Amino acid sequence: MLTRIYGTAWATEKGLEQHLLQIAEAEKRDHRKLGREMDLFHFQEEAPGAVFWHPKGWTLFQSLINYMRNRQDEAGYVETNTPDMMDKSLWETSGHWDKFSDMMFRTEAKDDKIYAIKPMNCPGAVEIFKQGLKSYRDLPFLLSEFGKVHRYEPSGALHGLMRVRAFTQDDAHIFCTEDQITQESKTVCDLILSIYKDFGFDNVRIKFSDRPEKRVGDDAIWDKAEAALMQAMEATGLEYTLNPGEGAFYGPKLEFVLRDAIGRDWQCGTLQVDLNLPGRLGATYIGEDGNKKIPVMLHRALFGSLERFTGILIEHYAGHLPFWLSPLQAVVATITSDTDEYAYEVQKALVSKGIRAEIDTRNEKIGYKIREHSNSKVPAIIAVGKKEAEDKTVSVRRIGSSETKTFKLEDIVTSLSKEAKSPIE
RNA sequence: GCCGCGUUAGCUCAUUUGGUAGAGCAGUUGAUUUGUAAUCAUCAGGUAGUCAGUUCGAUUCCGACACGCGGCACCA
Repeated sequence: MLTRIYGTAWATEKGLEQHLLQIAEAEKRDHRKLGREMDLFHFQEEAPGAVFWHPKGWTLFQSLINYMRNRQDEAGYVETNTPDMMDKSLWETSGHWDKFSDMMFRTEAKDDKIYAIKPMNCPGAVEIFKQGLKSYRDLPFLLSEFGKVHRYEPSGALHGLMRVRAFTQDDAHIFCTEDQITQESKTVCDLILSIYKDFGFDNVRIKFSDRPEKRVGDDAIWDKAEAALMQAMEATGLEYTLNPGEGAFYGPKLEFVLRDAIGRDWQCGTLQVDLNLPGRLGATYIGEDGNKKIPVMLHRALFGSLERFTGILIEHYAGHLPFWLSPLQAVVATITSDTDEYAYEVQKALVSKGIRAEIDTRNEKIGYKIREHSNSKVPAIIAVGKKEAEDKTVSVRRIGSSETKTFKLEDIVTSLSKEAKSPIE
């Protein structure tokens, strides 16, 4: 009988200790554990790889979407929404069916058609572009969509929020001319990095992936697409690594990679240059010379998968989300029931300024409440007792600190509502 | 999907060779009105993932399946 034994070896006892400590630290940051503890989401057997978002998790998710929507508005995108199911024939035309049909969910209705549940948003975007006659003056044409896509990922690949079968992309498709590829790509790179900075990610790895073995389009088109993307990459002056043969089947791509708590890398943002699908799906515009031309399509996602980005964020902050992202920003905790009335007044004042605040008037000691709300990662615990009620003040304890500071009620409302704004407001 | 491992209360875990399960926390109820990380007591909580097999008897042994964990492969 053959027996396999696994193990790790360390040069010193200290090295081993450090390793074990690191594992323990990573476990504390694990988004699957924190997701349960913070009551953000759950999974269950009936829907493997699909998220049940709880109220607090969905609040966080929506904060991310709102932020992204603002950034995209600012950058000139117009938002769209396309059907979740479309006839199989569309996916055959796009080439997805040929390469990914066994990883696509499909369904049927009473008619004889087979509908595919979308694994990507791009064909839908092309169909919107195709409506009405487009001129070169309309380019670049920036269509965004928060699209929920489904992919039958291999069972062994599923991993918490990081790898799921149903996820939401902050997707967009930029229709442009070949001459515009470099500028548009550079703009996207700058946008991604600026956004990541707002979430505390300063070290983003970028990978350049070129033509894979299984692909559509002839080599001349690939030469052109790769050269254009490479040129854009050079124009940004950013560092990147080559990832040969790892591009999409329709074009080369950039991957913006973030690292989780235990050092695993995950592709988040992406930018893909596509000289194939617009032609296959029949998109055209009228050029300066009055002739029909086929536009270039840049696929891009900034967070990538909202689910994955949320998972990375939770691990990055070890659950201590920045105030503006916290689903529950403040809890007003009473010391005795004598001050319940004032506590409600405090909570009301906070909520009226858009702060997500709850109240805890339970018959428990203040130490108990502090412990509980600290464990659930509430960024601001606001204690009110007799003293505070008399002076119209509050005693605030911030997460990660054991210090208590006293503020006038109106001052804390002002400063917290300032803190509650997203970085671009 | 592949290799290995796992699945016992809401959560974290215990149940020495097969004799149908126990704790802490959470929850209930009651008392306590409390000043910054756990007040005390009380009660309740389970077809041991599912199905099948061996056995007088299965949480325990065998098998299949589901889901999960670690890695691989995959990742539009």
